[in-house]
Amino acid sequence: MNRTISSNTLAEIGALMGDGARANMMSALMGGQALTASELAYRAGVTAQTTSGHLAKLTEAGLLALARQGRHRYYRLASPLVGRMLESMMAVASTQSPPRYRPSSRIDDDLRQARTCYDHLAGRLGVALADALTGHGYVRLSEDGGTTTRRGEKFLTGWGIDLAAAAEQRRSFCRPCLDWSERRPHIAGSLGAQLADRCLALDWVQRRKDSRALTITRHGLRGFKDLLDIGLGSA
Amino acid sequence: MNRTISSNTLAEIGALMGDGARANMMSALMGGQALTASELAYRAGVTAQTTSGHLAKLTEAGLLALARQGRHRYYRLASPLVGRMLESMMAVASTQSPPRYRPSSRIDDDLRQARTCYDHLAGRLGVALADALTGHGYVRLSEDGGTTTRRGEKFLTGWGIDLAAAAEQRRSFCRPCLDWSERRPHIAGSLGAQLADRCLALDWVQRRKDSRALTITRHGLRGFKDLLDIGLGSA
DNA sequence: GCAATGCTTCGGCCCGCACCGAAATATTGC
DNA sequence: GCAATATTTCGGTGCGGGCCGAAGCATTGC
Repeated sequence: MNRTISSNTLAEIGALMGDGARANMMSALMGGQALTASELAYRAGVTAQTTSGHLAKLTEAGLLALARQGRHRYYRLASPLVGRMLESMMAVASTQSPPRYRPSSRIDDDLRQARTCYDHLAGRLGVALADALTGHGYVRLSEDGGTTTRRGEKFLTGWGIDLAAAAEQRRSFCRPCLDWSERRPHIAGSLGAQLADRCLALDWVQRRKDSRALTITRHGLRGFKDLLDIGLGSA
Repeated sequence: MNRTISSNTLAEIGALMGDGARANMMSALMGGQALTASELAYRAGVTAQTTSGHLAKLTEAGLLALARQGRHRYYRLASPLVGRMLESMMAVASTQSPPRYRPSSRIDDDLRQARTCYDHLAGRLGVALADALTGHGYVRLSEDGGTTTRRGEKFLTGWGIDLAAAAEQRRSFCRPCLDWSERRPHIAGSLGAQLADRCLALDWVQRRKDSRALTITRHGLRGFKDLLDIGLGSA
């Protein structure tokens, strides 16, 4: 078996993601922040020594990058490419075999409401934001890309988004990212990252300690409503 | 372990791709054609009964679609989303840990020269085509999207590409796809598919029986040279 | 220095699953 | 119907790898 080089390494990547503990770690790191080995151990629900082995494999394979800081070791996704791969795997995972049983939990509900996806907003909030921006004619999204309109540039700049900075990065400016929970696109790319940053800076959403889920503040509820007429009931 | 829903299924997808035989099958199906169970067994290098089990799992998970035809069962990727996932996994696989030993084989060389990637052209040919089209100012590629220029539309239409048909499909018109062998982008999306179709129709490239590799005809060598000044030495 | 914390290495257990041989079940062509 | 081809089901084997306990570094703070 293993007749071609390419599929060998494809299988290796698959095997790395194919373990529950490792998948949980990668998923946690899609929050965009660097996490320590102990935090990842807790998230994955395995002991520190097991985690150590997993992280060594993931780092060795080039999926994670390591930054030592004192007695802590901070792990993060090695590149946006890895984040993109995780996005696409989760997109496929969420569309597969709909008839199967899907228990939903509290933690899951919170993730569905609002969360970070690598470096941008996802969940109902992320999708609602994308819908509002396209609905108002500020942004146009196609299946694989997107642009801001003239009016959109004005609007976004007025809201404190630095479009020039976003545009000059080497990464994509604006692209859709399939939301695994909503099964509809939200906004990724440097514009997506800027939108998330702005919402965090305005304290409209807050990061949580142990999860990729985001808390939408009272402040934020009003802000999204006033600015873009986004209603985020309780849901 | 397995504390969140999302990573559970992420792990399931990973585990499916994490087996060498299954990865080889999926990789073979990235050629864009439907293949029978026996053909996939041969490609994966395992017996028919083992293959049967693998295909059942992949189909059950929604990664493959099945079409019965007489006593044959034709399998193909269930959706473009799956193809995109495979692309991104191979892109990550090809950029990981460069220092490691990479034996190169004949079959591998052929794949590197020219092959199909789901439904468009890849390998040195695919990248050279993308380079030529952008170099002549016919196409503009950003990191996550692309467009044709006015001059490009004229050129492509003149070459027999039906741009209107390509544009009206629901899928993306033009986007870069990271080539795992060249580590540089080639052209995907409906434009990419049309380019591949055109090259096949003109008999500039031919499909092979047992591989995703493509043969560039004598005819094609001249055509690529004359039309776009693409040199495809022996390499 | 010493204790505490963070992380890794070692050793051994054990489960899951990929694999194949053999046999059963389609489907086609004659 | 019969033989040939295509595919699946069943049963049993064997190995890879995930897991944890215990012990071993490394770093910080006192």
